[in-house]
Amino acid sequence: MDPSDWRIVRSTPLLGAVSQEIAQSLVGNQPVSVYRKGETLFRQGEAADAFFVVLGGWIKLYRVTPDGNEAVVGVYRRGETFAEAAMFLGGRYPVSAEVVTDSRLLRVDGRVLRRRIMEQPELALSMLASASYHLKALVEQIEHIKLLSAPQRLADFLVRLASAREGGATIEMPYEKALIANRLGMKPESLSRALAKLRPLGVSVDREQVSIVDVAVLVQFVESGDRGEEGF
Amino acid sequence: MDPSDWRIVRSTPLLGAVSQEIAQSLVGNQPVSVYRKGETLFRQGEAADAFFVVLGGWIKLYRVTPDGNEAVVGVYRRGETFAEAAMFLGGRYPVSAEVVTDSRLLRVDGRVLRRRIMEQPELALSMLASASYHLKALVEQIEHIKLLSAPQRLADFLVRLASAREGGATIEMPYEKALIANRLGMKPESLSRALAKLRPLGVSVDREQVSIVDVAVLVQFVESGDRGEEGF
DNA sequence: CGCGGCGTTGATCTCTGTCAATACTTGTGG
DNA sequence: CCACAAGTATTGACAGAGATCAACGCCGCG
Repeated sequence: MDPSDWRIVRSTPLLGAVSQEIAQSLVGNQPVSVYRKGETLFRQGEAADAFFVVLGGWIKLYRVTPDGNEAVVGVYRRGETFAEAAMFLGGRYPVSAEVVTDSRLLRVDGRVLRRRIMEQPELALSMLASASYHLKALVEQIEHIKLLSAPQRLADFLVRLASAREGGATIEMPYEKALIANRLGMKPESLSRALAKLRPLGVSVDREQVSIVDVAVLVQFVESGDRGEEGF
Repeated sequence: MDPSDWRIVRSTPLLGAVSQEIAQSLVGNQPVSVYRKGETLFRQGEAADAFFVVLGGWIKLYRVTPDGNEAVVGVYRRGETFAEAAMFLGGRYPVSAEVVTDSRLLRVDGRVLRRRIMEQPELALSMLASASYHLKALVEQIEHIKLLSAPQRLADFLVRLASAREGGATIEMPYEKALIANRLGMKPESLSRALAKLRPLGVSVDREQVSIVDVAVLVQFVESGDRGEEGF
């Protein structure tokens, strides 16, 4: 783990809020693991004995139903942690995790973590903050699926990627369209059509590159209850 | 708080796993609060200074959009706790809470809780388990909205109420249909129709009473990908 | 060059939301 | 005790969003 990796670690809500020593003792001498696209980190129902810090790449968490369909419930990237809380729920992962682009991860052992929590209650507060963060993300996702149309969910997704609320932006689709579609609760075909519907709002696509004339227009589109009939 | 209330408190994942003294110190001398249907406990964005234990009645947690629509993200009942984790995320509730039937609650102060966590790491582990539990519930909800049809979601809801996986059951709709519908991500009209579609599968409704001939049939219906065209 | 994966586009169908009309339930006041 | 009003649930007709099925274009790769 080089200094820039360490900076990423310290930028996470979980490992950034605790003291240098605690963070060091949890991840300090862990080797960085490199995974290739398609690899499975763990499956739902397996014993949860570790959580992960993403140093680079993208990881998806998903659930599979008895008949084989899958629902993506989260996609994580550099600077995020996942599966921290799973270790406390009967010790089983409630979801499966798969690497969707070549990735670099830190794997943090659960037993060490538990021991540290008993010794250092401040770490528990960080863990709780982290769990709250995930809780909030899930709540927002439910809100979006229930109340927003497919084009609105896509617009919201783009706004978040642009990490700005106004002005122009050019962003790159971070992973496959099929995965974005699932993450947003729609089919790939619907994603294409949603993208087409955003064109009148100043969104143009060329391969992976998406240009947005004015992000504020998209923000407005997401927040207005209407379905954008006056935009062209 | 009488002995039966205390039994409920000790049946929660959060306060049941810690020592008698810790539980006692958190909720022991709290008065039981009584709320009437329609009262608001807190609104999203407010400072989160307490969490709640439900002794009786039903509470809904929901998000409201700028244009006034609401999405219910959870409904809690006797023996459940809610909003425990909110106090650790910038100290703001990410949702609003409203009493949907007359209820009896315990309100646990956040400052006391934080102090106890620092003193008693085992409490921290219980908090984390509790947060994990909520996390899992939300993940399942997302899975259901994304992958199941309205009748399937209703069937799943009924199965959970019946708290059995096979045999017959008679259950009572716990709160208004409109709330059930929102909770399941549909409109009240769709709920009526979903109920009608379950009739061939052995579900009959009379007022609040729902009778199920064989719960296993509903379980099967939820788990099969198909939309139930062979059920009568 | 041909193949395979991925994305787009088109035609069609199904489900759910919307709007409106109609019971049913409950509470109120004459 | 009954008439009436208000809130709640059901039913019907219709429209729209998104899924499905199928065809095609694009691009990278052997």
